[in-house]
Amino acid sequence: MKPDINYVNDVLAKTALLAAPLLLGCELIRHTLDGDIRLKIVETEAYHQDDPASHTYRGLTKRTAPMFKSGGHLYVYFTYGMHYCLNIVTGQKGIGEAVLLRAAEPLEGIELMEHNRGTKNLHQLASGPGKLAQALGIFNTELSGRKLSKNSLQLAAPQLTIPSDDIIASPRIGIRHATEVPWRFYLKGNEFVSKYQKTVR
DNA sequence: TTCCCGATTGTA
DNA sequence: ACAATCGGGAAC
Repeated sequence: MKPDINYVNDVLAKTALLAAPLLLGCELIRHTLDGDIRLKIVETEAYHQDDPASHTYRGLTKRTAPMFKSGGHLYVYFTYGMHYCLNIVTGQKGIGEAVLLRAAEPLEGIELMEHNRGTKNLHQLASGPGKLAQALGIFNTELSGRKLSKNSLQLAAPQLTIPSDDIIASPRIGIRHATEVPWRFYLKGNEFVSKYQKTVR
């Protein structure tokens, strides 16, 4: 059964905490000159402005301004001196929250993603936030602050409804604060979910 | 203007 | 277990 056509808009209007599990199963589509890239989101994390682990915890800055935009905008940040991470902003304008896309299952444009990633290992193409952005060909913060669109990145509703039993909530990865709250969501048993990282110093 | 460190990844 | 690598942002 095909989900409602307004699924995506409805999800993006919600708070990050509510939207994060609902983005699982949604498809990311990027049109490039060499063809389309399409992936299914399998792992997400929610960040909001009263959250010590969030970039917006200490208020609006030039970098995090996109997170304060309305749902449907993009937030891309650069981290560890070498990786880009892609977020989808949710909720209303003025509230700094977003959903980090942590992992996705390659569906289309595999060769393009292999080229972007420099590996042919299917399970390594987008099984982590840095990898996911790289697979999509995101090598700078150009998309940060832009809206989802055909020219940037598109988001489509799940092909099939995701049973709520298939969604697992767990602590977020790689953060130092608020390590206990289960705001990471992933599809149970999915092979393209990121490998759990070791403890943070 | 300095300095610490991160919503990570790949390699040893 | 650890290096790579650099910009954001708090502190000085």
